[in-house]
Amino acid sequence: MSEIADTVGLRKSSLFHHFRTKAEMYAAVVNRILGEVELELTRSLAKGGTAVERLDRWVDALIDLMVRTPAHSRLMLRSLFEDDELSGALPEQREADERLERIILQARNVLRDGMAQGEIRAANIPHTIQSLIGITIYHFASGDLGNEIIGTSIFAPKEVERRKQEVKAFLHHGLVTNSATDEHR
Amino acid sequence: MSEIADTVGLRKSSLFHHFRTKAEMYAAVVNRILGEVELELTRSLAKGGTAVERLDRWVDALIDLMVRTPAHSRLMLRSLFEDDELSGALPEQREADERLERIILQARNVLRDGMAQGEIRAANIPHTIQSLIGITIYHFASGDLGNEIIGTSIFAPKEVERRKQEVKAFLHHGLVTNSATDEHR
DNA sequence: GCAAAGCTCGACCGATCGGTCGGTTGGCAA
DNA sequence: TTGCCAACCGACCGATCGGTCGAGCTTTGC
Repeated sequence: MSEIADTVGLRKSSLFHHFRTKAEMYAAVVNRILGEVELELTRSLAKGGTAVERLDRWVDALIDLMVRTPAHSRLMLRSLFEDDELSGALPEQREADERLERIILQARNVLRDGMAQGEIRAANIPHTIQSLIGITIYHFASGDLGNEIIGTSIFAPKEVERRKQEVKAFLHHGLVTNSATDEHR
Repeated sequence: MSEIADTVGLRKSSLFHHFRTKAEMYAAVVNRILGEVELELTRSLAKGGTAVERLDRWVDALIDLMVRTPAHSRLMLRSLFEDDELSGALPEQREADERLERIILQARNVLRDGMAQGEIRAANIPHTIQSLIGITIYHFASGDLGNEIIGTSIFAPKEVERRKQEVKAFLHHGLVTNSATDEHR
């Protein structure tokens, strides 16, 4: 809290004038970020097109969001997999949970539509959503390890563009070349 | 440290007889876990077969590891994306880093071999590794959110089996049905 | 049988943490 | 001009944190 106060040009005790507890402040930050995410992802889907086109735009939009403020991706991942240490029924936290639920529901719908139209393979939708999260958010939250694996900064514009292409190529083609060879056994 | 001491039937001060600092203990735990991971993943690759077969076994082995002790997946993800808060040049930490490097090198080699043989599409190898980590480790570290998305416990044996199949199907086929339709523009 | 080494513990420490409180300031409405 | 209130601050607090220390107990080696 002292560090935060310093960086915003206040003293610690002043922060407690705006947020009653640290947890409330944290929830407000997460909620605000999720608000941006919901807005942008909704926009990306609203432009219409086939399910695959919408999914591609969804991925691009999510990656753009992660890149816009690198710290956000870390915070997102943390808030996703850290079971709310305080599980508190804070209103901001409840609101954030609802936002997250709506975001996931939208992704679910895109996949469902695509499968109904035959554009998307009949995969298990919840698992696919988990995979999408893992592929997009984890990558930009992977910090030092990610930079080491990739070789340059994962946030370098050129590398971000490459990530977008690789993710979409992964979604479109998988990894294995000849899809016919694996259904043996 | 008190909680750890309680769960192992000691007092806090006794822990400091075995580990000089908390950071050293943490590094030792991570190192031990990475040791198991390295061992199992190396075994999964040593059995031979085509690159795709080895990759499939690698995924199965990694998922088995995440499931064996649920807490490990959380710890793994944390240790991966948290930039070593103490960056300390602790010997255990250095050793863990080297283990991680060898694990990643092995995955890199499988992908390289598969591409050389034409079994695997010519994708960007580092990005593909990041995707593999995201798909496997994130899922089992996703805690409450994961359970909510999936609908049941992500660690339920049936659900774990489904995850293995979904991940491998993803690797083999991607998501989009007709790979020919997307190379327009 | 005895000393050394290994292990455990309670008591204690300084630092830091989240948070409180009383009081000052500045702007604005009446 | 006055009164009010949001914003801000310094001083302070109890709790907890990681860690130390010396005194006992137990095991090992010879």
